[in-house]
Amino acid sequence: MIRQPKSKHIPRATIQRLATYIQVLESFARDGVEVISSNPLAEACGVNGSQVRKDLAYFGEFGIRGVGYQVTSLIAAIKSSLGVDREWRMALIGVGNLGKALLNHAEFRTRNFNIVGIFDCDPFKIGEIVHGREVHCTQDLKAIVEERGIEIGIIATPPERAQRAAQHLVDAGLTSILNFTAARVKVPEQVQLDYVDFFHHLYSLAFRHEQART
Amino acid sequence: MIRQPKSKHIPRATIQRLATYIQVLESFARDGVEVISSNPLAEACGVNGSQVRKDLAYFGEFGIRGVGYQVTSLIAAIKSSLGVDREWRMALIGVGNLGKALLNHAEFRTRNFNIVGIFDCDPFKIGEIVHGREVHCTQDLKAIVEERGIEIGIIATPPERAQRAAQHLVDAGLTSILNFTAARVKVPEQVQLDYVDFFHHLYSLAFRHEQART
DNA sequence: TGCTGTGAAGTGCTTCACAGCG
DNA sequence: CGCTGTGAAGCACTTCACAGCA
Repeated sequence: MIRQPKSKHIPRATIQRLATYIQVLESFARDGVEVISSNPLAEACGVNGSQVRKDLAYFGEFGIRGVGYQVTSLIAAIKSSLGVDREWRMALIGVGNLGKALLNHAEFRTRNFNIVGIFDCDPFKIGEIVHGREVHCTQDLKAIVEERGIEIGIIATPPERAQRAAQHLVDAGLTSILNFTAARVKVPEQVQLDYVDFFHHLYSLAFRHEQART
Repeated sequence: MIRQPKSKHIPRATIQRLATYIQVLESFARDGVEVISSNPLAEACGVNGSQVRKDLAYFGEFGIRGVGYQVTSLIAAIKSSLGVDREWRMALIGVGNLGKALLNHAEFRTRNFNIVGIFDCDPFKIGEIVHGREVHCTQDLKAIVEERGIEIGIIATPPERAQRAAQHLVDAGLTSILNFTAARVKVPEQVQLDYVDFFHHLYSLAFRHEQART
């Protein structure tokens, strides 16, 4: 079930915060909290109370005036709003250190984002079994994407091969790509592309560290 | 050498883009490009030309009117502006799958962000040698941070131990922390804290994927 | 009464447009 | 003449403040 947004444009920042709200709400739920109002939730997420209410208002009215939000139903409402209340199948390109670490990462499974196809262009790796999954040749990507209902592609190759991997993913018909390499890649406009780039964060931390001295 | 910003406040977004400019400029430099003007650089980074010029203007005047920017000297200027033209030493807490993958990650070294101390609270891991470095007890953090000139802490524990790890890092006097777990942690206000959170990106991709269908 | 949902106000980043210099 | 550097305008997100409902 996908809940339709009430209004047209939703800020990218709102979507990111909704992901945070889920994390924090789940931790409240584990602690036995049943109802929470916007201010303590905002506090725990490091944002403003109105921000929380406005973010939620993009998708509907989930609260009870004078009371707050029911934790478990709010989690469900946000997940449904984002479309993460179902399985998402992903393909991984690049079975090196990084790729293997991602395959090892248990949380993908718990959050219902499953890597169901793994690919490499190194002939020595093809056919190898990594974490119970066979490494396929990148040439077979399109066929396997269609066969297994894959919707998201992950790039975990060395940086210099990232562009080629992106092209393979696009050619296989994927429109959502998460790039774990630092290399910027070009894709058609309609393809959604995100970067997980440690160095953005490290550079930013380094800068703020220096700035704090003065 | 740390270049002082011309003006007081610099947007967080600017810092993130500067990191991208470095990546892209380095790739231009590898391709033998010696001079580049703001528009093609912006194009390659997926932003507006004025944005590039304004971002750079926070730190000084690096270009030549009518010509553009010299690639190598611009790289040096940005690195110096951010304070990443020197070594940064980091401590890693949590030597599980994720922590080991980070230790394996060669790019930390090439970018001069070095993990020089690794810690875990599991007595079975303490003393073990991982990638040539001995795993220390978390209790020894403060002493080793001081001894080795560590300035940045990395959290790579299981999520439920992230808060405790953060507390150890703060107690050891660190003011810059990068959290690779999804768990939100509380730290004093003056501590700089960033999250590397895949699920933000995956949730965002999933949402945009659904949205694109309609 | 207390907290949500929301128009209005505020703030800050982005883009424009062009003066100024090489 | 071309491209940088930059004030001014535009736009988008955030915060305020309060009406409205449980």
